[in-house]
Amino acid sequence: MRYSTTLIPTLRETPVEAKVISHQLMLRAGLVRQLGAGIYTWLPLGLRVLRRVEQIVRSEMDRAGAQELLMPAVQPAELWQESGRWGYYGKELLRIIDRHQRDFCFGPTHEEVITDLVRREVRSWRQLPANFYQIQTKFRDEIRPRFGVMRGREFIMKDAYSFDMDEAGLDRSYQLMFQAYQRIFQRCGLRFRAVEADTGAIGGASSHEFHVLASSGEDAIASCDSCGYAANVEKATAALPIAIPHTEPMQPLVEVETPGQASIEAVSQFLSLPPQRLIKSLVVMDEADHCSLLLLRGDHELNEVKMRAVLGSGVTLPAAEQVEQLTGLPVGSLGPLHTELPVIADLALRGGHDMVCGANRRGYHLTGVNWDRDLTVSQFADLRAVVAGDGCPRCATGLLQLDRGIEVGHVFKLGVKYSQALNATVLDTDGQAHHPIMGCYGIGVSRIVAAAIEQHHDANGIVWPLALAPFAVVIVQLNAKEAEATVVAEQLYQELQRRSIDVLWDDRDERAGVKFKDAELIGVPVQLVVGGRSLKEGRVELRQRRGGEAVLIAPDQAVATVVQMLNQLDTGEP
RNA sequence: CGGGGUAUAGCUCAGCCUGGUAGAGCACUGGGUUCGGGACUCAGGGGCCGGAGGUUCAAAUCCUCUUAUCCCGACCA
Repeated sequence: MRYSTTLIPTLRETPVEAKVISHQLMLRAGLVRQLGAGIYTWLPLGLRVLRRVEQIVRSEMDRAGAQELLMPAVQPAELWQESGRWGYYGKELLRIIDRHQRDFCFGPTHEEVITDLVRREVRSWRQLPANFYQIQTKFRDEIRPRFGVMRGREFIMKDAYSFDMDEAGLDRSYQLMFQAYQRIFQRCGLRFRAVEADTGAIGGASSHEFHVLASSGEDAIASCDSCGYAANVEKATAALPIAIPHTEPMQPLVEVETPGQASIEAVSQFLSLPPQRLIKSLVVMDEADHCSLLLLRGDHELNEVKMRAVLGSGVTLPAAEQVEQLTGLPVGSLGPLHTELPVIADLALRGGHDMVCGANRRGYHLTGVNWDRDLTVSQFADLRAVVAGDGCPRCATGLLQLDRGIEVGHVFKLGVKYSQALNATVLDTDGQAHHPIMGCYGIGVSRIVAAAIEQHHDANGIVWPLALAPFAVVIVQLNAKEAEATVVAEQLYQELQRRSIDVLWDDRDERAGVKFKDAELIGVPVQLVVGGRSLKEGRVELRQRRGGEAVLIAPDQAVATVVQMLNQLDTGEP
């Protein structure tokens, strides 16, 4: 492709709205432009990258035996009413009304549509297992789109749905997808980790997320430094510390004055006690405004996903002022003694003794709080967020570390939720009707583009892995008006194209500096510099975007050397 | 949805407080010089200051409403 006839609107300056590096570079390199909040146009260069990701995904899905199809983006409300999600899904579902006043939605996901298809078309166990996938535009009306295409409202996703006769079949389908995903992210040149994930509102069976490791990631993931355990922090648990029996006699329960000391930190300093000795008391509330009191060790934070797993999905943390209205006490003075609220304590508190908590009296705390003698609770539960250094829940030796990740894939055992709701049945060998057991498997195709940039960039711009690069080679012709350079550049251009190598020929009438800067910005892995002093010596320059020395070679050797270099890049050899 | 910003040329922004009819840099067009790391110079084009209403002799500037967008938080099969 010739640069002069391609729209690659690179920007010298960084648009203010872009906060993360991938968003900045996608705008600067002319990959995308924003049309509205969370809605983007893919420009020629960006689209080429997107297509690369799609092709990798497609080839691995096909290899795993999945069948590609394409479902409608717009879906009738009836299907969603049938599954119960029309009411459940909330405002994230973009609803549309047609000219006949009929309700539709723009599909955020396609469980209903695929299940409807299967219920109509699949009759016999002989047709299973089956796995259908599509690569398609989705729309989720996110509360807050951000970070460019990383969290857009309209985005491109590969979604796949497997159907099996029994659990064992689902396990096989799930494993196949799990392996396909590993191959996909490897081929994309991404550093990633598969982690156990919260199953959310759907509940039940197992689920894994695939995260690209990046400091800007929106998710935190915990992993063991010793065994293979890795989980989203929403789900991650920690080993309980080994309880050290305390031999000293219990302190007496004393009410002490703590004027104006409202936070854990303040009370800890005021009483000269480590935060671990304090009990953090949190009021939570369900939809019916019923309150409970949650207890955590002072140095621990509440994991709201775990909280909802214990108390129900509608439970929230009211604001401090609201708590004060409800209880008549400032949040800093709440405590589990002499309260009428049900009290649930985090597991990590169980080993504590001589603890400190709010006295349920403004400006006072209780010290010397001990289990059984002073305090009983209705339930112990895992409520806290793990922190780096916690013991691994799986192995005896490992410690958990925390990393940031960008979720690019999710595999999920659905079970019969949708086949049951939509009454899809398949006959088994005995002629009995069964609801097929489903799995669903998503990959954020457009998000992968952003995630790849988060991992592969430097001060000068994007450094594409070859597998995702919009072009494998860019010919940087230094002077567009230099006849000899044009002849050589054109020969190289045609020869590379003949070998099916994607090449961008920068034939623009621009200064050398501009062309170098743009070549770096757009991140094409291999640069061929044609013109100037090296051409006078009968040479062209070959260099790699990721760094290293430029090599001077004769033009008639150049293509062969490029091919060699690309092969090395392909295998990841230095 | 709650809180906080922003909206002026294609982009990044100044001007607003203290009203007097719009600017810079980059980009764009033409000329000249330059030509291997985002050139220099001369001359130009381009904005009904997001929209509506109000105050005023006069509004980019003050007031009200509205729309869009960004950030923080809650949300996320």
